[in-house]
Parts: sequence; structure tokens; C-alpha cells
Amino acid sequence: MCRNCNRYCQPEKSGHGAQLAPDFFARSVHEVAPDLIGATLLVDGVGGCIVEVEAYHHADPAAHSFNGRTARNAVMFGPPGHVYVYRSYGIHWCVNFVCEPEGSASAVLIRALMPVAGLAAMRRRRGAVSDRLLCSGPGRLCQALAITGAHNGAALDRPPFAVYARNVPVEVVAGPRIGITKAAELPWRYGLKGSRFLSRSFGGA
DNA sequence: TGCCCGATTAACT
DNA sequence: GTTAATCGGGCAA
Repeated sequence: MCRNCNRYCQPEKSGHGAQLAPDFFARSVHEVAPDLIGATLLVDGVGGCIVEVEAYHHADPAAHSFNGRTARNAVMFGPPGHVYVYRSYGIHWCVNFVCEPEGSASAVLIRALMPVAGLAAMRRRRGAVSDRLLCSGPGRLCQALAITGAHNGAALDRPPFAVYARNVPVEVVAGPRIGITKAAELPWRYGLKGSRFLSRSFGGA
């Protein structure tokens, strides 16, 4: 397995798995999250290989849905296979995939991609940064893929979104989630071992 | 209505 | 390693 997933995860070069349907996301968030490592996310054909995610379960104090349904988190309470987009720190957008059966209010935060498709568009949107920093962080990847609050609630199996399963085994590492104060010790952050496109390295990775 | 704070980032020292 | 930027959500009054 290529250290950075380059050989296997570029859709136009090596092919990728089948497009993921809603039933893929209808499982436990703790199964879906590691299974998304190595999958490919495209928005209007721009995107790449998912290398870092975090799981947020409804019973988890760090989850936006923990204190019940509100206008902001309503999408989390809806059917799986849709995106929950929220504004972070009043500045950035962050994107989640809603998981588990409808009403579970659990989701996976997409934290980093290896850029694969639409590099020119991503560079234009992100400004003068190295390719390593194009999508290495939840706010950065939303800027690179032009994901905004307008996409909140959109389906992952309909344009402009498309998610494809990985087509080869990957080595997944886990560790504590980033930037939270509640339940900060839970190892619910998952990443592609050794990838240089992580927002931060994992301790043992 | 007011206040506190956050699932972040980039530009500093 | 530290810090400013920046604003909507959620809760108290």
C-alpha cells in the first residue's frame, strides 16, 4: 500500500469502489468512521481520498446532538447518508456524514482529504498554500471543495456529492479527537496510517 | 437581550 | 508555542 494512498485512491487512475448508498451509513458510527478511511469524496468532481475522520455519537457529550434537536443540528436527526454542515468559530464550515438509523443523531466529521481530483479548483479556492495543506483540516477541506451551509441536508448519493468505497485494504489508526473539551479522552478519531495529509499526526502513527 | 464559548485557522514570536 | 480573528448557537435573565 502506497504510503499516501496515491496509487489506489485516485479514481481516474486505479479505479475506486462502488458509490456508497445510504445503507452504508445506516450502521453504527463506530463502524462507518473507520470504513470511510480510504474512501473518496467528490463535490462537483472536486475532492479526494478521506484520510481523517471523527465519530460523534448521540450519547457523546461532545456531539452537537447531545442536548437534543435544535434548528442547527436538525439534519443529524434525519436519515443517514446526508451531510450536516455547520459553522465553526464563526469563520469556517465543517462537514459531517449523518450515520446510523434515522433519529440516532450520530455523525462522522470529515477532517482531512488527500487531494486527488480538481486540484486547480482547490488551489484557486484555498489561495497560496502547499498541496499538503489544501484539505488537511475540517475548515480547509470545506473551503477547497466549496462546501457551505447551503449544502446542509444534501444527500451524499446525489449531485453535487458522491462518495466511493475504498477498493483496497488500508491501515487505520485511532486516537483522541481534536479541539473538544468534553469526552476528550475517547479514541474516536480515525486516520490513514502514515498519511502526510492528516491535520495532525497520530501519536503512534 | 446579553453573555459565553466553540468539532478552527493562519500569522505571529 | 501563542494568539487574534469572528459570529451564531444555546442558555440565563
